[in-house]
Amino acid sequence: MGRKKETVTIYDVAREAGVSMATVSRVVNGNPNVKPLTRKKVLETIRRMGYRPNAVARGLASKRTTTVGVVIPDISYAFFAELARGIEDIANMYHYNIILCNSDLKKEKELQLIEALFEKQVDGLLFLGGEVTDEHREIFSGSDIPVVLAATRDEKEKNRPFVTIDQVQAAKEATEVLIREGHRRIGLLGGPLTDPIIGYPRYLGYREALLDNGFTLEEKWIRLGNYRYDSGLKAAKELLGTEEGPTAFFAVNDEMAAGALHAAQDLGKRVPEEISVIGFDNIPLASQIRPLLSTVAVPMYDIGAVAMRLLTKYMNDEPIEKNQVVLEYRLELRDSTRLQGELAH
Amino acid sequence: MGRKKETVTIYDVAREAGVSMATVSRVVNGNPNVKPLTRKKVLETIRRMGYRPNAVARGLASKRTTTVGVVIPDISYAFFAELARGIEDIANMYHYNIILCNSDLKKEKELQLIEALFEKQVDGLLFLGGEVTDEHREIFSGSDIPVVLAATRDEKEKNRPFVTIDQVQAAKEATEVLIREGHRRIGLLGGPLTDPIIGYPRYLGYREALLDNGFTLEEKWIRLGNYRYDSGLKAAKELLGTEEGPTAFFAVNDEMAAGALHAAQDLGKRVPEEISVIGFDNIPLASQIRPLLSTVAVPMYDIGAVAMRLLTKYMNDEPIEKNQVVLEYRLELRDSTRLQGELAH
DNA sequence: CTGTTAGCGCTTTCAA
DNA sequence: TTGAAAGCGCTAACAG
Repeated sequence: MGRKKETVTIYDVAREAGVSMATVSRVVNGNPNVKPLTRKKVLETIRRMGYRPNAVARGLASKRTTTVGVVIPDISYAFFAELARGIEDIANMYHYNIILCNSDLKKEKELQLIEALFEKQVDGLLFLGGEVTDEHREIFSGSDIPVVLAATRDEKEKNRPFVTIDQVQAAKEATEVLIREGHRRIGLLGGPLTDPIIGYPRYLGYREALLDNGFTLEEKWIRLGNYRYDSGLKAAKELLGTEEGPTAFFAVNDEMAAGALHAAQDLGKRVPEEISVIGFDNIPLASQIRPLLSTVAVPMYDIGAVAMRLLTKYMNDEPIEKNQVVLEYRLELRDSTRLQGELAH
Repeated sequence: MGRKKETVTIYDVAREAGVSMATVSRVVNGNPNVKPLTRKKVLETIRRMGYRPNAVARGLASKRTTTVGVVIPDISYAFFAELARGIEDIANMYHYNIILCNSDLKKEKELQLIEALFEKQVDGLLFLGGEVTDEHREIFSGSDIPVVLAATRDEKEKNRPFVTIDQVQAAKEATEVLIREGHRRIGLLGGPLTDPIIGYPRYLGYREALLDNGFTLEEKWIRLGNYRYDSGLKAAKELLGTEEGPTAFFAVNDEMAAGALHAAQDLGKRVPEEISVIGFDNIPLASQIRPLLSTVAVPMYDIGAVAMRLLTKYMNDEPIEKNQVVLEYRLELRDSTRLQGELAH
């Protein structure tokens, strides 16, 4: 009593069943080269002895662990949680498990995590959001483990596989919705411009929309936040309180957009009659507030799923026709803009 | 070119540094019994050769993988995402990685996942939400791997470690808020009564509140949903449309509560003047809608963190003073009830 | 269809 | 403080 359970190994099963380890290994791995009767016998003693294959030993011998590493900024963000779900579903479908790591977008942590994942001999790595620096590239290229980027891309190493959407174009189109509505004073609720994944490209799209349509970029209508609801709320309140405040907001994500929407309401302005708001991502929150938030619908689940599927191809040496995929987005115009309906991209 | 990168092993390092494998192993593992000069020399050649320890081999030899399995219903639910964050943070702090698996609360999938995790030789397992059946117990007890439950408990096996809150009591108190406001017709937006973790206990709390306060349980004011916003919205609309509809709702989670709140608003009823709503969990959504949602604040992050910490104690054979912990919750009364302020439990 | 035999890369006594 | 050697449990040729 109290002592460790005896672990039964493939060798024990072999002895009991009166066959060799190799044969047991074959039936465990579904190798067809086993006489049905032998298979039956082995299966029976496996069941009887409660044998459970040791995946670590298998991993060492076969050099495949059937687990993939996933480095993600923060699983508690709806956006990434949904992405992770897409990843895990496909991983599961192909019999992989995922080791999930939150990086908080900190470079040092990312590097350390990637290193740890490589030590654990993951068969592949999915790297989400966060800038790919030379140090990342160095680790990536120092090993044969396939790496695919999801919801981001490497601006420098041009052939690194990725799955994402066209952030700039989407941001531009979202801003243009506001322009088409007749707004002339359009505020930006942005993220850090140092964020090459969200903050910067979506800012670029906003900028392009204004300039292409004959507007000038007004610093005073731009506020950079941290993607959270509160930062959108606060920034919008400030802007709305100024003399010549914006009459519409493009927020680079839905949380901040929701904050802006409520800021307007809290100040007694009606949305969308007086103030229009458009967000980005289409997380559940967008359809859980009133008025319903107009937004750019990003296929979050699909980004994760497609990226994972691509990774499986690398891991199994399947032919790869396209290793960089740009998924489509939609403009989902609900009730926080006067323009409404679903606009195909 | 194109051929596999040569993997450098501990043996290569030993040869190059002119020491034995054992010595290299010692410095890699921080064993103090190494002469400083030797350590320096080894470290140097490790760096020079780009040696990366193989955690799989280490795992096989040492029988510790420093990874723990996490079986969770659905990471895309805000509630579980937040819990997962708590888990991962603490895991990371103790140098463990987590293998994250979504079970969708399906028993068969749970069992298969647990089995796979055990095969992968995880050092411990965190099992979240979902009923613990005899089949679960059989797998759990068939191995020495420590298992702790989070956000749930085992009603039958009385000494299985867990970390959760008192669901029944919390639900009761939430319902009593509505009673104290003077409501006599209180609707329940519940989950499946077959869910022993959320649906059933929170229903029990609602029931107790009514009966203890001299009310009768009215079937017609009870609607069972699937925890999602839409199901709360739909159920509340139906109830509000009936002759003698409820004037207040207790929803067993915030998403459904938000749905109810909007249902009331969509029907032109004011919250909380005409209709009160109280939710459960305190996910971010609760403070991202108007009016702000009153709710039971569940320490989601802490449940995950404490459960993981408890698990580390098991994995490291630390003394355990308390292996079943019931965390405190708070009533966070915001603007969807007339009673307001933060009520300590 | 089945068995034999090397490892996989590392930890861990046990001696020295 | 260091080294030698025996595994950890399994896969993968190879031989038959």
